Amino acid sequence: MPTLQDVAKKAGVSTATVSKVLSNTPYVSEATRDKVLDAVSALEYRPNLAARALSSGKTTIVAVVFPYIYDTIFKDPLVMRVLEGVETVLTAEGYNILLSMPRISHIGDDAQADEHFVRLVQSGYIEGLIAIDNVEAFSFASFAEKHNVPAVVLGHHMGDYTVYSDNYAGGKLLMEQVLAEGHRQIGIISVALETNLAVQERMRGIQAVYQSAGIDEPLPIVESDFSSQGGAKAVTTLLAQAPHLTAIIAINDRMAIGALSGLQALGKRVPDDISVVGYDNIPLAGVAQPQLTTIDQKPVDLGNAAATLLLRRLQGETPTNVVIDPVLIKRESLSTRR
Amino acid sequence: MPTLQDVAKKAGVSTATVSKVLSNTPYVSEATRDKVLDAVSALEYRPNLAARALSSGKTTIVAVVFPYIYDTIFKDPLVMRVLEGVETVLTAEGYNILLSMPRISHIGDDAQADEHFVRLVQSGYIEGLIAIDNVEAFSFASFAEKHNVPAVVLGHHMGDYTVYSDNYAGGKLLMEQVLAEGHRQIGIISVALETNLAVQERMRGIQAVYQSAGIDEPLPIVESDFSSQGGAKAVTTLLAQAPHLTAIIAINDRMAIGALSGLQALGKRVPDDISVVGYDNIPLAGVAQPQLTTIDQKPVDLGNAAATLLLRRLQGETPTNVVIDPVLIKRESLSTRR
DNA sequence: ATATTTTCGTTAAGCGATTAACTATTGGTT
DNA sequence: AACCAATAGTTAATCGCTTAACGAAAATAT
Repeated sequence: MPTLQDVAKKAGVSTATVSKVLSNTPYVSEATRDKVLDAVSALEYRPNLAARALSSGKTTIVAVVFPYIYDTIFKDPLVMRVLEGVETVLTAEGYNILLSMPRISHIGDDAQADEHFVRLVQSGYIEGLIAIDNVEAFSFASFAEKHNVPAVVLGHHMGDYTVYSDNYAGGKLLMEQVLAEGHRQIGIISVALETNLAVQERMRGIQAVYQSAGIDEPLPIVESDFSSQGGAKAVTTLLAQAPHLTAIIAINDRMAIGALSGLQALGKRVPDDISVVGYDNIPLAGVAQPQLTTIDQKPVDLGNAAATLLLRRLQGETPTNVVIDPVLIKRESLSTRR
Repeated sequence: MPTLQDVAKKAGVSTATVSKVLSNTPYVSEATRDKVLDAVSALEYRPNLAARALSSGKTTIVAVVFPYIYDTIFKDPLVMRVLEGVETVLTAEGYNILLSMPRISHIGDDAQADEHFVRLVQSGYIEGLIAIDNVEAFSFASFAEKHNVPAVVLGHHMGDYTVYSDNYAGGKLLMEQVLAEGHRQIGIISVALETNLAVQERMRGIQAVYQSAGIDEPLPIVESDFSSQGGAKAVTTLLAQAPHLTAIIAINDRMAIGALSGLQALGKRVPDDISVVGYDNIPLAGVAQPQLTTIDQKPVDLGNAAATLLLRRLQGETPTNVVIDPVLIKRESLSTRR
């Protein structure tokens, strides 16, 4: 492969001049610029990035980090959409994405990354880092910052440079819509709150709107696990507790879809007998029977925003956090209560 | 950040010695080895990968390439599982994954990658390349090879170093099982064959088994598009053509799931009135109503194999192609015909 | 006409590793 | 005692690029 040297020789100038032409430094005459560019394309020269990185400190590599959790990340379509958003922005600016999935060990209270990740951060290879979607993300980001690698956290509110979805607003949106459709007997399928900040926020939003609606009865809530099986189980418990519900809000789509089959098993028709709404707008939500009314977190926008935020940091700015507003996706599973 | 120099100074040896210790070169005494290692951990030294890359040519970066196709890749759970398999093997060996999604322009007959990809390949940054799952993958791989970057193609049969699923065997498996359950009136929902080598193979397998079963009627086949809507439409056409079918083989799960709702709309119960099988074992297949009998391509194994193949090439071996056998996943949607 | 900028290009010193070539020491053979 | 091989460590060149420092020439100002 040709080097800068080769180009310089061919163009009859010094390597410094070639370098200046390629980096658009001023004070190069049209004539020599052309000579150089001709040589570049004649030789099909491309810069050696390792050399450039060593010499300039700019690697054009950004690490995108999600903690390795066997079952979650790779099956989570949301993560992929986020990645899509990140990728678009970064490659448009000439950056490359290095995928990092640190294995986690919990030491004391804080998450600790594996040696591979530590090496990566301290290797000088990565110019910046985007940590996605998990509580651990925060500690990865702050570890990176500690070693002078600018980082952005995507997914929750901790730390300085973050991008996240407004889950509180999403919760409100959901309950507002259910109320607007005339429902007054509403039940919630949720998960244990400690686990998940996002879910806590959603619940706060839901509760806030319910409270201000002036309904006497307390809101029935059943907690189960994240899966669709969890949703199916929960719906049985919930209806045993409050048989006259006309609408169920599930805290995520997987549980909502579980609820759908749970209700079918109980002989209830959705949405004729009872309405169901979810949260996340996973692909499955659009093809479920009936199609699920839900909240879309705008994952691609989240990814875009995170990448943009990082790029601005890399250019020396100090941008502020970004909050992305979720939107309601109206489909069949929520019907009007006469 | 500390450099080799710093470590050498602290340990009271030359940089060459430090380098030897870190690369496990023989002829270093226990005593100095210990001194060096002590200095390394005292300073928390990690090698600068850019410098190492420049000097040794080894970057520990492998590019994983899938063509950028807005709608396909990021929504394809299979791709993610494959990536999972690739990631596990690669990071276990200390390699990093660089995600590349070249934009494609078709010039003449062959796919051409964008400048970003070309630069990447010629940048010296990547030691090897795994191209995934699309017809274009082949040309990316051969482009890389042309520039001395060892490449592996994952997903079809073209070229020298490839890993792929035996779709012919998968097709056979499916038809064999349907026949074994006693079905004789069988219909196929497929897609236009030109598009997709994998689908062609599946169809060949299906046909081969059907032919040798000695059934007189020709196999009714309807072609539609890949989506679940496509499946729903196809099932109507198919039943209009051949009303007495007892089983339908859809060429992928999305279409199978479309077929499921199409059949429901036609008032047919699955699997009591008619059986349905799919192909791919997407996550949705496990939660569909009824749960779908299908073929699993073992995407994680595919990823593992591709990564392993590449690593062996990087070690100078010349491994042969790998074929992964698909497996049948028996679930509810296929029932026995008495 | 002289002094001062501005423009254009070169020289050469790094960046932080790896590694071939070399020297020095030790130990084993005969 | 002389010779050779194996062991232990050093020196210095090299990878391909960037960039500070410098100098010459051209343009502008005084």
